[in-house]
Amino acid sequence: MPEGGPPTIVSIAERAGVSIASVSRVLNGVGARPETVRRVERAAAELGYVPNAVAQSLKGGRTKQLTFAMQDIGNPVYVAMVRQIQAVTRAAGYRLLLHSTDAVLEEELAVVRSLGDRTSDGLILCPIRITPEHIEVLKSAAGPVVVIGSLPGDVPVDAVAADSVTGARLAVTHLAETGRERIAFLNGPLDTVPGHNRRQGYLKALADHGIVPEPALERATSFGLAAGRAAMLDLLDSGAAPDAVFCANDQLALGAGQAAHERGLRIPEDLALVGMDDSELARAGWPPLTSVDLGSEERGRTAARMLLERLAQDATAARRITTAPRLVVRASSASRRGSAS
Amino acid sequence: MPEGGPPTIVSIAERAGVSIASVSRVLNGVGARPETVRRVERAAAELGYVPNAVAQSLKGGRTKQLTFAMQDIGNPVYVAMVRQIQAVTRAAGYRLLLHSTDAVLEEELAVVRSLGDRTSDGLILCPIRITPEHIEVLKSAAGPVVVIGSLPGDVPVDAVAADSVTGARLAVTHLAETGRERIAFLNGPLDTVPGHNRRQGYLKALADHGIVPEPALERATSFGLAAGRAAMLDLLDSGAAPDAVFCANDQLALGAGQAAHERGLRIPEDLALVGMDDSELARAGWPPLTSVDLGSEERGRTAARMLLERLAQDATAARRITTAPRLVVRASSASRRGSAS
DNA sequence: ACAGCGACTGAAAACGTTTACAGATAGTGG
DNA sequence: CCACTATCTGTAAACGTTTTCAGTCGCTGT
Repeated sequence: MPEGGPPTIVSIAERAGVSIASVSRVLNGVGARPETVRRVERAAAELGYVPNAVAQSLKGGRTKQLTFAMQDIGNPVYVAMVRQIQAVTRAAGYRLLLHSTDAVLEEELAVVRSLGDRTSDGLILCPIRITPEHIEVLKSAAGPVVVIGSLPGDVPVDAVAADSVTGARLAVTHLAETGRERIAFLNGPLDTVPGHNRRQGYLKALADHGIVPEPALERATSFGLAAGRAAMLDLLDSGAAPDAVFCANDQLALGAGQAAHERGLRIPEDLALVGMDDSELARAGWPPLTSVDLGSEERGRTAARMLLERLAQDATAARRITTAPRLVVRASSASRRGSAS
Repeated sequence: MPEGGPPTIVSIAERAGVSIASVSRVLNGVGARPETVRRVERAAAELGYVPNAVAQSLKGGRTKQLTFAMQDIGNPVYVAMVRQIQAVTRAAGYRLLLHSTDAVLEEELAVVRSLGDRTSDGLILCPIRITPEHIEVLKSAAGPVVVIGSLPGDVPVDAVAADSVTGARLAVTHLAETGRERIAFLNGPLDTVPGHNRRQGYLKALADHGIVPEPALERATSFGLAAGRAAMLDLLDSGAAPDAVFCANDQLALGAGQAAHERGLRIPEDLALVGMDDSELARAGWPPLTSVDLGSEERGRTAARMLLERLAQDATAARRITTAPRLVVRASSASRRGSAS
């Protein structure tokens, strides 16, 4: 038994009767005499050698690891992104490190700073708010970062954003044009970027169609199923009598749908329901949920590609990419005509 | 500008006028003269020093990273597990590496073998099938592994399994006892461990209630929403006329629910629907889905804890833990009495 | 004043690789 | 048979830490 820890390049060298340099060369496919190659390969196989990636990282200055940080993997949007990112980075030989920040500011900053410990070669960050501290820390990041979200133009960091203003506008326009007149809006926190932008889109679409916004038809809560249900029950019981609800994400929409059902409303006959993100949840329930695809998958894929490009050559200026939203109409917002009384 | 790469312990030593050994000691809180401490800390702060984790890993022989490998993060069950694992491992100071295997055998084996490259200190593996190769490679794993799933008793590896036989039995018993007589079964692939076990539970429960299994009421397809919908449409159109469907996971159940709606069946009046896993999907739709909680979260948490214990002290024998299933009754399987004609 | 002691410090080795450099070997042409 | 070259090989340094070991220093007690 050749004990004393796992086999290293040294064990192989001894067994094959060559120097460690030759072992390394053979293992990396650099020129060597056929006889040497044979001996080294034989010894490596016999010992079950696996190169120590940590030592390689230290020598090479790159870990072949990337980090993806988002607030909570429980959100289907992030799941969609992870899948795409994983697919792209894996194909390029990178491992993926996952980091949930729970939307805690300090955690997000810590993730960026932790690039300094050289644990990963680059970072994809999904901040939900952008504070001056974020910008500060992003400017002095120790490695390449791609932000999924909106970033001021002067921050020298790549970013790929969704156009949720337009997305929200598409959704509300769709409702207005299919005859809905009292369009409620269930939103997430107003001080988040998505919360703010989606509201802008909602208001713009109302204005486009000459509808006067009614504060009683708006609710801002947190992004989640239970929150959606609670807010919707509150809305319905307040007597605001909406004939449609636009929700700032699919989870809110499903919660709202439950509330509507609990109050005996039919979807879409009595109430049209539209969500946002077009996550798998939209396709999972009944009736299937009309939703706005903000391109989560595409953003994930693009962010991963941009990061890989940065790693390949650092020279270029910061890039800004925006993905176009797309309305996906399903049964939950079908027109009333023909089925309502 | 002190260029030449990021600051290291050497830069600090130079600037502080001490040896690198002293720098290391101060940074790790080992005894030093107050004056030395002051100088070193000052220099470190001025240079914005961050310790190189790769070098620390090489020296220390541990990376403070763990790997979680499952087939596809798109499945809510794995999302639930990741969340728990992440929470536990993070608290212990470990980073989490995510690896999707796409249920490819060779990928799963490669993940176990890759423990040899010392990239992570341990592995949590969710295999969907257990082949002799799996056992082979697990026996000679280069580091601690915890398997989420069922493992033969003689494999010296910790495992935490769900009791899906009992789980399925609970579900079908519930249907039988609420007056359903023609209970269909939508299953995943029969050659997977879950697929096999859930069917055993289904058959047992039928036997318990003196119901003769009818092949026409069973469908084996893949674990997914679209597959569930297709199989259910097929089942309904075949004239098998079930009054209940038990599905081997929630995604299949939601797909089945869509098919039922498309054929004009009411849930639960005309058709009771029960899923499995009690993922967030079960709570998301309408009517909310009765499901069997197989303890995904608990298994994730437990697996993570077991792995950490292994890392702390390697001595103990392989442990086997099984989590108890729990039936969560919701509206999709409400008794017909009082609502059916 | 000196042995003894404790607290602190620095030189150097180690972790497992890759790689620059120089030395060795074999092969070629004259 | 020798000079030259091309190919291969081994030594040693480097990556950035931690840690052992042997000092060095100043202090205490006698």
